[in-house]
Amino acid sequence: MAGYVSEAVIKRLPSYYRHLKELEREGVNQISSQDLGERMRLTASQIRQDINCFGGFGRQGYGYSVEGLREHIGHILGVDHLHKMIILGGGNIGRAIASSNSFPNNGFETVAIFDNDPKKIGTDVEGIIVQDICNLERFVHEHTVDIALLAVPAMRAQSLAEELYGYGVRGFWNFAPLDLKLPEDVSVENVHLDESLEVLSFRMMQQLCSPML
Amino acid sequence: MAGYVSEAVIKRLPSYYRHLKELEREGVNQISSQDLGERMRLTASQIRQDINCFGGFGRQGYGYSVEGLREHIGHILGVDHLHKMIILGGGNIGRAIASSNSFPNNGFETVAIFDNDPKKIGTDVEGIIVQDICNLERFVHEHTVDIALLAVPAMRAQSLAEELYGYGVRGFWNFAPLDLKLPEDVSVENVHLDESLEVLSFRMMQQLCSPML
DNA sequence: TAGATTGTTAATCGATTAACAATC
DNA sequence: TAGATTGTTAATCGATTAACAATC
Repeated sequence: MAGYVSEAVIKRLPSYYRHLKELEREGVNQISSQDLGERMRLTASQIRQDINCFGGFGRQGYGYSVEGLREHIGHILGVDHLHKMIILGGGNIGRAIASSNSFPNNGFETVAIFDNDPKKIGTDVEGIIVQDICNLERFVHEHTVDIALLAVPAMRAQSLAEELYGYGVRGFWNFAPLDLKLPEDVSVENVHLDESLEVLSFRMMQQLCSPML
Repeated sequence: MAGYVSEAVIKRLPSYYRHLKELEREGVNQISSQDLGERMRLTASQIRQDINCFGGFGRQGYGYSVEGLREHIGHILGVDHLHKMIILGGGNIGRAIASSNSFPNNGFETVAIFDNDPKKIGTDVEGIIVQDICNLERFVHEHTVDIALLAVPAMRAQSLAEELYGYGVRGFWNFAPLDLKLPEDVSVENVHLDESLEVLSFRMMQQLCSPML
């Protein structure tokens, strides 16, 4: 359906989705690009351009149906699918995501956690028992695994990702501080917390240099 | 020193910093924009443009000193400063960051954790006792607090951020799934994990539609 | 119908890439 | 000096904004 969609648009889609969910919760049925733009701090023009990457969903003289657009963008994002996720690394990040209650409701389900540390193997994270990483190959072959969350040390992430690729996994949510080198047919999304914090630090330095302009 | 720096450049700075640290670890002393570009998957031209936002740090016919450039970018990012951070919310995300061992070595130190849940207050996270949020005002007045990590439910994040702003906090690392509305003189960096996962989901949908192009 | 607001084309703006003189 | 590579200007490309005809 959608042809080429720029990275800039893709990054904005989840924000559209979130704001539309909020509007729905507030009982708003209809919204114009103008009003949605004010809410999201985007121009009305940009909102219309973005939405029209995926086809005409508004009605002239009326605006957009909040529910309709939310459903539509949810479908584009694929959150109406159930994604089965395994977590590699039973450390704090892995546990934090596994026990987050916001993902299971949104199409993402953690089906297993793996670690190689005997201290962690066998422990319980919100009802999921951390397994020995030796079981990884068998598990992936016997179950559907859409996404692998990599929350292992940087040193291990590349080889582990390659191993998972060999087992057929094609979606990687990478929390390790490195750039994975994988074939073209995988989807990777990075969460580099260290880099995020460095950007914050940079912004704070800038504020110091240009106080109250 | 640096004039206007585009958001695109800012977002790349931590990646420069990481790659230069890696090169240093590998014992590389000097690198050209060409070679650094291949490593970072950027064009040599872009690398020279980026670096020259902050002044000439290379030497014609030679390239860049790895150590010198790493130090320089570290300084630009402000990671040679010590940033004192408090964590709001003693849940899994807060605990994961607090117990991460990669931040304390890089100029960021967690000095306190606050929660309003009696079950969490008094528990120990890597030597830091979770405090009652009632103590927040006093703590911030008695200590230096550069950054507040917001790992509380979305509903509480805005009012809590405003409260912290009132106490003088100007740096916010926001993990709550909403856009904070704060005065111009604050620095905010968002980590929206739910949005990151949605982007991954979108990319996976696209791969399905255009297999092996 | 008249008013409002979209979908879409054109204009602008900014970021990336290319080119090359300066210089180590 | 000759070769290499930067710093910087110019050209290209892409994304955002503006404008307006189509239409609900």
